[in-house]
This record gives sequence, structure tokens and C-alpha cells, in this order.
Amino acid sequence: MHGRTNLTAMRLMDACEHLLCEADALEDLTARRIAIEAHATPSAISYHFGSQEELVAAVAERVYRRLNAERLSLLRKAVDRRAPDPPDLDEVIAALVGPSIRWSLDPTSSYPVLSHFTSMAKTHRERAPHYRRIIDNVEHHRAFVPHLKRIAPWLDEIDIGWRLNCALGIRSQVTRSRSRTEVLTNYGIDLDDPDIVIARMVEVIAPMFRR
Amino acid sequence: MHGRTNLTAMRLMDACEHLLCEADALEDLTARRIAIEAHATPSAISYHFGSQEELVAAVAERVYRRLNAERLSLLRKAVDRRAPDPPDLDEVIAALVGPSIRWSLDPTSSYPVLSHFTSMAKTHRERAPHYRRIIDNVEHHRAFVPHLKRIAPWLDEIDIGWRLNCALGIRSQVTRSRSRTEVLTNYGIDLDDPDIVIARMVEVIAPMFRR
DNA sequence: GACGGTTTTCGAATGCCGTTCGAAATCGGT
DNA sequence: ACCGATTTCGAACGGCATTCGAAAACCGTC
Repeated sequence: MHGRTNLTAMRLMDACEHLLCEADALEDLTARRIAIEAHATPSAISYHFGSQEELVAAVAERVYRRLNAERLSLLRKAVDRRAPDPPDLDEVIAALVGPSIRWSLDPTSSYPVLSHFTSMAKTHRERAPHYRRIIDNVEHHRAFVPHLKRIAPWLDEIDIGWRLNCALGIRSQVTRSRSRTEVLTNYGIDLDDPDIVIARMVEVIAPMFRR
Repeated sequence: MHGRTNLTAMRLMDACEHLLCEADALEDLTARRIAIEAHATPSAISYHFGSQEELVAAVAERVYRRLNAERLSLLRKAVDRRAPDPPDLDEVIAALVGPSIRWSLDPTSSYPVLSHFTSMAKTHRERAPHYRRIIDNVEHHRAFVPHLKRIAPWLDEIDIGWRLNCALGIRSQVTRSRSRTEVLTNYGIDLDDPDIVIARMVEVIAPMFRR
């Protein structure tokens, strides 16, 4: 009954994830190609997921979960290191943006899935439930709020959320608009080195949380 | 000879711009619809612009020029107000992000063209020349560098470019990921008021340029 | 005002696309 | 071995952007 625990449903997800990573443009992802790679037929996509869109959404959600797990693990590590004192601001920021940066630079990661997914959400009607469910899922970002509040107690939760959102915007700009970043910085920053990029990001984000 | 000074070419651009503003998803924009609105046929698009993609790119470029003109006019105003002293940092930042914010909140503006264009550039192969020409065109952003350097002379041009890029990322996040911004800020900021949003952005961007 | 080369418009045809649907096949419990 | 439920398949369908040859419109020149 349209289950996604099915074997071919799994193969479809794997094929979709793989194709999304290889393809440098969303238009290269077609139901027929996914089907071939999964040793199935295009109709299998409709049958198991309802539509190709929803298949991609399912794949993206899976990848998001991995990324968020890494983020939260780094956050926990940062908190534990200083407990019971507030964690180090730089370390918290690195936990927030680091995984995205590293994944986007790691050719073996599934980061392309995420950028393709968000652009797909914009191409199709964004308010569709299976999009909003993923896009509006900011619980893992909320996890950062209380710790940042301890670091900057003079900011209220709205201020913190706003700055968090800004930090994510910076992250997106760097991971998704690479050529613009290159040009604006005159090719003067090694954007292939995750540590350098993360340090640069901490450098601009940290002041938002200082007096 | 494939001119875009042609009358129907103009009508195609106007129709395309209008449809891009109305449509809330890129998939609503089809060659047939554009053609009908322009009292032409789909083949006219291929004839005059080569492809639907390039038509959209031409339209986006036109809109970009308007936005950039407004940005540079505000920058000039900020510079002139304080000359020969360095301009006010807050005013320069407002000149950088203000037009985008105001356009994105003005239902009569053509801002949707720009967000649809960037998502189209991601859907199709991004390195295509007619995309890079527009996306990598950061000359109007470069215009901000010397003035910011006067404000923060201890930063080199790479630092300035990096911070400029970060500011643009924040801008994109707010204008393009509205629902995320709403959720993260607990609906505590009136995102429909451009002045409030701009002030909030200045609040986080300005510290990047201070010691 | 008719001509001829150039530019523009048109409409049919092509090859993709995602999805639908009924029939075949497979599965699992009895 | 049977049968109902689940899954797979292949042939459609309609829609899409684009191509192409023919028709049409345009325009400077005779």
C-alpha cells in the first residue's frame, strides 16, 4: 500500500539521491533516469511516492536529518566542553554553520541534494505541504537559541532568532553563490578550505552577539 | 535579424515580466502563456531570444538594472550628505539592502522576477554564459567597497568584499526565505514594514564593519 | 506601383517530460 | 494450490520547449 519501506522504494530514493549529487542541474533529474538507475519504471515513482516531487522531498528530508544530527552533535560537544559555564560563542557558531560548509565542499557528500531541493521548492509552488514541512522545520535551529541566550543574555529571543536567521543567510550565500563570493572577495580567500571559510564566517557572525 | 529592439520582442519581454510577477511558481511560466499575452506564438520566443531561458534572462537583466540604479542613487546620496567626510555606515548599509527589501515588499514591483530568475539559474545549468553574465555582475556592489573602506580603513579590500557578500546573504535570506525568518523570530518582527526590517539588518551588519 | 531580398510570423511536427491506468505478475496467508 | 492484496509494468495522454519550412510582411529601389 504505497509504502516507502518497500525495497524498490528504497532503491528509488538511493537512485534519486545519487543522481541529484551527480547532476549539476535539476533538469538532469528525470523520472525515467531515476527509474533506470533503480532498475524500475517511472510509474514506480508515482506509485510509491505519489510524484517525483515528493520523492525528492523524501530524499531531501533524509539528508537533512543527517546534517542536523551532525549540527546538534557539535552543539552538544560545545556545550559539554564548558559546562556549567556558557559555551564558547565561536564554537557554537562553528557548530551552526560548519557542517553545511564542510558538506558543501566535500564532493562525496550529499549536499547537492539540499541545494537542489530548495531550488525545486521555489520552482514549484512553495506552499505545498510536503515542502513547508521540511523548509519550516527549524527545530534544530531553535536548539541553538537557549545556549546563545546564555552567551548574550541582553538579547531577547527574537533578537537571537533574527541573528540566527542572518547567520543562516550568510551560510547560504557562501555555499550556494560561490561564484559571487569569489568575485566579491577578488579570489583572495581559499573557499575550498572549510576551516578558513568557517573562521571567516565566525569573524562576521560573532560580533552580532557581542555588545 | 533576431533583434530585441523589435516590437513583438518588447511585447514578449513585457508579457514575461508581467507573468513572472503574477505567478507564484516558475512552472506557471510557459512559452505558450507568454506568447498569448504578447499576442504572438511560442516560436517568436525562440526566434527573438533563442530560448525561453534567455528571454527570462533578458527580462531579469532589465529589472536588475532598475534595482541597481536605485541602489547606486542611494549610495551617492549617502556619500554626498557627508562629503568630504566618510559617509554614515548605517546609511551605506541601508543603501545596499534597502532597495531589495522595499521592492520585495511592494506588490507592484517586479522583484519576483529576480527571485524567479535566480531559482531558474539553479534549475538549469548555472554556468551558461547568459546566466553568469548577470549573476557575476557585481560591479554595482563593488561601488560600495571604496566608501566602506573609508569607514573601516583597518579592513583590507578582501575583508570588505567578504562582509559585503555576507550582507547580501542576509538580505537574500530575509527577502527569499520569509517563512523561515518568520518562524525563527517567533513572528515577533513586522516583516511587512520595510523600515523595521532595514533597521534590523543594519543592526547586525554594522558591527561587521566596526572594531 | 511593382519588384526582390531581407526580416518576421506562423503552424505543424518532433522529442522530451511526468503522470495515469488497466492488465499482468508477484506475494503471503490459508 | 488457491485467492485477495500488493506491486510492477508498458502503453497510453496531455503538456512542454523547440525546430523548421513555408507563408507573410516589410522596405529600399527601380
